[in-house]
Amino acid sequence: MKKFERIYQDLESKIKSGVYPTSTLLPSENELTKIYDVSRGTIRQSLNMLETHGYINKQQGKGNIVLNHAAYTFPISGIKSYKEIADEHQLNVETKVILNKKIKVPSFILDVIDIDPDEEFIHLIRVRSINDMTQIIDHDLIRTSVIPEIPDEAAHNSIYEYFEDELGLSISYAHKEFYAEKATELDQKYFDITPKDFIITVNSFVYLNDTTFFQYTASRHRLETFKFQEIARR
Amino acid sequence: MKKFERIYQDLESKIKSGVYPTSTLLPSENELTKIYDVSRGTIRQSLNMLETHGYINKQQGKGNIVLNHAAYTFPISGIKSYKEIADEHQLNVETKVILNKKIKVPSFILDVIDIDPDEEFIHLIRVRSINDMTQIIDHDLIRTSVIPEIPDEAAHNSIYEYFEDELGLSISYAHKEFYAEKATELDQKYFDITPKDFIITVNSFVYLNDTTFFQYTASRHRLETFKFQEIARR
DNA sequence: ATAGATTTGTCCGTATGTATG
DNA sequence: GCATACATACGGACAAATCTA
Repeated sequence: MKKFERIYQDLESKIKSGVYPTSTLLPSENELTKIYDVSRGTIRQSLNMLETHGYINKQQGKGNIVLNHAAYTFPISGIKSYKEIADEHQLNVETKVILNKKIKVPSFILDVIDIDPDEEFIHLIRVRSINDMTQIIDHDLIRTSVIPEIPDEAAHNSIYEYFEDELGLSISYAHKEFYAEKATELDQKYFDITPKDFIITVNSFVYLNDTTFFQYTASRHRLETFKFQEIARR
Repeated sequence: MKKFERIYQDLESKIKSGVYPTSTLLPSENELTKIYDVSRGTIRQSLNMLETHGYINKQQGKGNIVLNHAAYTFPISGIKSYKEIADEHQLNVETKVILNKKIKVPSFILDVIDIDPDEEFIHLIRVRSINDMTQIIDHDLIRTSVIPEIPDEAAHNSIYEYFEDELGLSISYAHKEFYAEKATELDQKYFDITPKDFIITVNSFVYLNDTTFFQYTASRHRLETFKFQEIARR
């Protein structure tokens, strides 16, 4: 592992465990270079990571103040799969695969992405529930030229694990948007709501490291349980 | 202005104007050091900014690929005021101040932030509309120990401009969350909706540079027009 | 398949600028 | 005014990934 990553993790664990308590200053960058025996640039790289993850606030001339926000946040921001989030929070979740078949490219994807209009996609629909209550309906549209097939087992667990560990793909970034929308028939059926009700849909275009588009996801959430948190910087 | 900021802006404008077209590579870091006559570290700082703003994708061994996503995004992410966003998109908006008075600290703030329970807050309610249709109802709760008063004129324009330009405060970060919620009577009145309808509320705890909490904001949006976009990285 | 060139990533050391107390 | 702390910038070295001949 890289030095700045090791130092980041060490500082993170020390903040979490209270070695560096909230609203106190971290040791100065100069002191940290001595503690970890690295250059100041490396320390600063670790500190920048701590800042973007919401652990500290940097102030020129003063120091790096430990914040307590990171503990509270439930990071849906960034690309994380449902399974990763569920694992982190030890939720007991169930996934039911209700569709896994090949289709033509939907036109709304052709509008945005420049690909062969005859290319096939996999359409995957999965229903996620906690304590027998449906919380999320995931629609995935996946390029067969990148991922030829989704084994049922992978669909039941994590397709990201399948992409990354089995196929060796490296996911880079996603263009994500979300908004409220009227419930479709499928929403009504699984969320047990009426056609007049709304749901929140989180739609992502997901790209690989080499910038090839390979997946579109629409995660449909009940209004009552949807929540998004982040730390915004000016 | 700092060198890396100038270079960032120059590269940004060249990407936007098509000098560096989408899906081509930027000049290598080495070439850029010659073009701008700065060190490689400075160039890399500019490139990192371009990446976080979604203009490029970096790939070790290959180069920096120009993306076309940044053009589309409507960045509500980050701390931006309604007026800043409206100005950027040249929307014709109206703001009506319907409340501006002092109150005791609401208990839900005391639950989260450690402040004097007798401190007064300013409660500001503003209704934002576009083409005579109410789009947002903003509730602001502001610490009087930091900001003693909000002049009506500032409330009509931008309170952030007032904070930063008039009072010289520097806003640093916000802890933000949003979710759907049943409409209150005020929502019903201004959005012209029923008690059974939902709205989306974006709630922020906003902090100054020195980490003092100074403002809580709840922005209530119509379901139909709310939208949030971001670029997420793995 | 391999070697070499190119490009980005990491790390070091140093110097100077700027904000804070 | 002075010491301290973070911010910016420079230049150099080597590692890791990518591409090409």
